[in-house]
Amino acid sequence: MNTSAHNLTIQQVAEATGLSVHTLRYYERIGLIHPIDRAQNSHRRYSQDDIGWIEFLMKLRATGMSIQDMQIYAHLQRQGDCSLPERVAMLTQLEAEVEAHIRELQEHQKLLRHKIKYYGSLLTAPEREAS
Amino acid sequence: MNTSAHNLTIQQVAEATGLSVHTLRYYERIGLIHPIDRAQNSHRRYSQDDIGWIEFLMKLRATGMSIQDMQIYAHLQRQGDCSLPERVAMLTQLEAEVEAHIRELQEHQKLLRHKIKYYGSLLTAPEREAS
DNA sequence: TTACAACTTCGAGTGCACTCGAAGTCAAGG
DNA sequence: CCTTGACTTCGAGTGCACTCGAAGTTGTAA
Repeated sequence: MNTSAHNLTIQQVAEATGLSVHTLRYYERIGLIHPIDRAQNSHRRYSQDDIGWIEFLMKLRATGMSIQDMQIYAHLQRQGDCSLPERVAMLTQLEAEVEAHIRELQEHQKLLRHKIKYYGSLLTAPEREAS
Repeated sequence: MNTSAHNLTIQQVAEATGLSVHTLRYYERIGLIHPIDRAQNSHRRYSQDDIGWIEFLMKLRATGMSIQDMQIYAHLQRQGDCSLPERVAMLTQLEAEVEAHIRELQEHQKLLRHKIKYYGSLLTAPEREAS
């Protein structure tokens, strides 16, 4: 089973993922993405596996992981199975940070809702102001 | 009732809020904070109300609001009650974004937990690898 | 009186994560 | 043959949100 057919141009990957072609080349340059296979004309050809990896990277970014930590993670990934413990450690750490971040956002959301409600009440029954 | 006693130096506010003195002056410079009252020696003296406002600003930042939007909000606040509708609109918009962000984080958290569990299982019962 | 710390303004510098522009190659279409 | 357009590399530029350093003033303590 060949899960790595090389069929997509950088343009197509940009459209599929929402990253710009600039960002795709940038990610490769800094080692977030392994050197992508090339067609005879030296153009990049992305496999489905490549897309999967890029989408995973985007999720890491969206959780707030820094580019630097993603570089470390990508490097570990390339080491193969022997790096599993470190990767699990990184993901576990990240998961905890995401959990904390969610809780913080929920707190702030409460305040926003409270303020919206209060300000709203001032609008319908006017003439006063405080916090 | 005077809720605006002027008693805190910039240093004390920095310690109380966790912002740096640089950032406090920066926020004032760009209009996020109104011009703080001064002691005779021209040193800033922050009131409890000022602290309250700064803490609110920090919460807006933590939800992801940009400095630019915070400038707009601060400006509206200074207009007084007549700006309430706009402020409610901004807060409502922000609340929706926070809601969406929380959901996104929860999705990514699910994936992280899944990966951690799967990689963990590889560690105890070794020799295989996939997604 | 002299040292020191904390404050002041101002403009410049930093780090991050892109984002872009220049200059060149190459293949297909008219 | 010539144009068009998608690709290539490389280094430089951008925008955001701080962050810092220099140079000066002031108030207290030894």
